[in-house]
Amino acid sequence: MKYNTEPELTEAQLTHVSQIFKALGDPTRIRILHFLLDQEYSVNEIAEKLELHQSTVSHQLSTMKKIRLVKSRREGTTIYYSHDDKHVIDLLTEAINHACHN
Amino acid sequence: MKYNTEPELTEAQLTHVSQIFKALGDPTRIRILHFLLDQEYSVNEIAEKLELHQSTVSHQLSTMKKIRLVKSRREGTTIYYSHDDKHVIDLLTEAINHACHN
DNA sequence: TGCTTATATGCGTATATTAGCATATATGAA
DNA sequence: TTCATATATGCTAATATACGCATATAAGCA
Repeated sequence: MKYNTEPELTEAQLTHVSQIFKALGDPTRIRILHFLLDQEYSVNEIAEKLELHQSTVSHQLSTMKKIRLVKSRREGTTIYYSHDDKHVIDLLTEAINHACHN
Repeated sequence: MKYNTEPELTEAQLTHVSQIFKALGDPTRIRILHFLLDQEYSVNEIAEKLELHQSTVSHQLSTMKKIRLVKSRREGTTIYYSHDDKHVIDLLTEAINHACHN
């Protein structure tokens, strides 16, 4: 029996890759990330524009920040979020583009 | 307030993209898809090589077949699976490559 | 200090997911 | 038909997830 000659996936790779895809596997998080494509927004701006509750947005941003998909910066009482992983953004836009001509 | 000028995501795109990423967001499915990168394998071959139960493999293949990530072909009592979405394979390999030099 | 605004977070609930066991189904051979 | 092999699937328990409410925290201002 002839087996796959691809290099085996290491535990670390497997964990990392599945973590990223899992994060992208939720419509709310996709909407948020997609909204942050070109510029940063505050939590409230995101919530208003995407018609989501503030706590929902905050929870999801927290989830994405843990795995460094987004980063934040404070300005007074306002916190601005932006994406923090260009490669993940590329994966997302590629998937969206592909979903377009289907 | 200046907003994102990206085209809005349609419901259909959002559903499709999140479905794909959700499917990729599980270590077991990633291992199976990665194993199927270059050639087809039977359910048992996958189970043996990846040290998974037959039913686990079958369940996950079924999940992936529903959304056309894999396809199957019968030969006697044996069913061979292979990947069925080149673009998803590209997304996966890109993610893995990126996870390598991290 | 007290008040307001912006954000974060603990908790509970509803729902989804994973995977294993047991069993059903399908094919082929005797 | 009976048996063996390969695969699929119904059911279940354990676990994870999403998200909303209520509340905590943090910063700025009067």
